[in-house]
Amino acid sequence: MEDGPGESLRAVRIAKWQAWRDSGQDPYRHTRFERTHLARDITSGYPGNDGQAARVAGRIMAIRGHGRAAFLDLHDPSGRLQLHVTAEVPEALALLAGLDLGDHVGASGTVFQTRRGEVSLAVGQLVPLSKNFRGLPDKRHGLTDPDLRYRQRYVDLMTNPDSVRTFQLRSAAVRLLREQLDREGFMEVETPVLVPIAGGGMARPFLTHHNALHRDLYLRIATELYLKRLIIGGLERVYEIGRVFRNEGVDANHGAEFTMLELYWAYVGYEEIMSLVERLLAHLCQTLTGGLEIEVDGTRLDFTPPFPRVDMGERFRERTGRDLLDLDTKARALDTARALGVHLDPSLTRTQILDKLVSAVVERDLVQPTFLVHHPVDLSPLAKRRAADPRTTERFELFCRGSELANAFSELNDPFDQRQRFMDQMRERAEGNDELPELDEDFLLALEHGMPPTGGLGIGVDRVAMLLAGVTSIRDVVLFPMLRSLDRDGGRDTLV
RNA sequence: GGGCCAUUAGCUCAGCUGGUUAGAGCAUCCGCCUUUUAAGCGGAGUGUCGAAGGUUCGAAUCCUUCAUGGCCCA
Repeated sequence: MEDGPGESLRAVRIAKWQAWRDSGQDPYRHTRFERTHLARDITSGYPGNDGQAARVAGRIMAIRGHGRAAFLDLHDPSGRLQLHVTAEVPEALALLAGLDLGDHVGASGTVFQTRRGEVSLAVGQLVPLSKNFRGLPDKRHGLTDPDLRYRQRYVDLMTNPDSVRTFQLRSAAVRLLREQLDREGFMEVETPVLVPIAGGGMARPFLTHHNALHRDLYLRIATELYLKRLIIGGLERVYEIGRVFRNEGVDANHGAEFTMLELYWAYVGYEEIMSLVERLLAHLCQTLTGGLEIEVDGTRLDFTPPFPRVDMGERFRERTGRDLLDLDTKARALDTARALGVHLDPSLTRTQILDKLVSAVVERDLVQPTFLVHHPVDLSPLAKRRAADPRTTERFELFCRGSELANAFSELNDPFDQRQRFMDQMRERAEGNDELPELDEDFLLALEHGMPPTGGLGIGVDRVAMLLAGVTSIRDVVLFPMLRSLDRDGGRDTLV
């Protein structure tokens, strides 16, 4: 370790550690500490447990010295417990000299209440279990610098209870999703992360290489095409909660890797999937926040089913006076973009332009949870056409705060139509849309074995967690978000 | 990709239109204190003012470039 700011604190604490070791109290020799109570057990058990023995363990977060005695705040996952060390236990008092904020200790003693009424533990034995050589951030403000919170998430977690709560909430949300899907008869599966073709969505993939097989592989951008193969195989209700990877820019709503729930359900269409989405989100919301309304950044969001439905074509016409389905050439699409004042790169393909138009004109204004339905077939290469208008699809996306939460459709199961759609994509790929996958012949082979009518769904788990936690950056619901390197010659995007 | 803002002690932050030796609280160190709890009392400032250039008699402060982060736009 080079010299630098903080080195003196570190040196002092190393010396204290050395002193402990010299007196036979090396914290690192312990392999276990038997804990009989969590902090909350003791405080909530009072006065019934007055005078009883207890063993607790945790991190020291405050020390209030009183000459030949001291009060310590010990934090464990349940909360805070005050320890009282006095001269009546000289061994414990002696250890105090080397004790610093952030150290782990185990303590045994008896429960009592102080004059000021705080339920505490009168320490009979104090056992150092680890040393913090780096200190803690400000005890009142914690760590607030976003960069530091992400780079040193462990410090954020040990000092900011809100941060812990957010990640507990995320964990609970994922657990509830699993429980509910299991109840509804779904089977959880795992499909490949390393894939020869990154299909099932529109995104540039990450490329990697398999040395033994001498071939390049992609990281998946979606689980869709593998899950449909399982439907074909007869697993009629499957889902996967897994990480997908998209090689594009990162901002408050996008990470390079994110968690997606995808599910496929044989013999139902997008209407049933829509009500499933309503059930799932309402259940999460009710269970985790105690109601169906969430406040995010000053806006009240109402998750009471049914969510409103907005027809994409109709809304586009209302907003622009033009028919989305008439934009059947790139020239017309560009012309419309110009007329609406939407700035975009003229080298984009027609469907990319349509996508940007819809995003700017329709999606951005959907604040309350809203189903946007009936996307053009050109934007939905894996969705089934509507009988009423074959240029549109049985598809919906759920939007909230202008951001996509879910995407679902009646899955295209006609292998010949699917082949045609893939061929159209190949043509567009040749025109420069590098977000489109190669033609997936292996998937078409599977489809030709027969896929029943099926409803499919993808939900962005990170974004759901953001809403439930009431935060506005995806980095606040990802434990270790990707950051730029701090290297001096920086600018390279690397993991820290 | 464009715009705006931020970066000062381990943490949270002040530091005015350039002017002596850069400050506060917490943390840290030394001394005192046996029921405190933002414990208290007395003492100590621990710093490459994000980095590199530039302007100036003089730069944390002004200019340029870069880095990292945040917000907005694309």
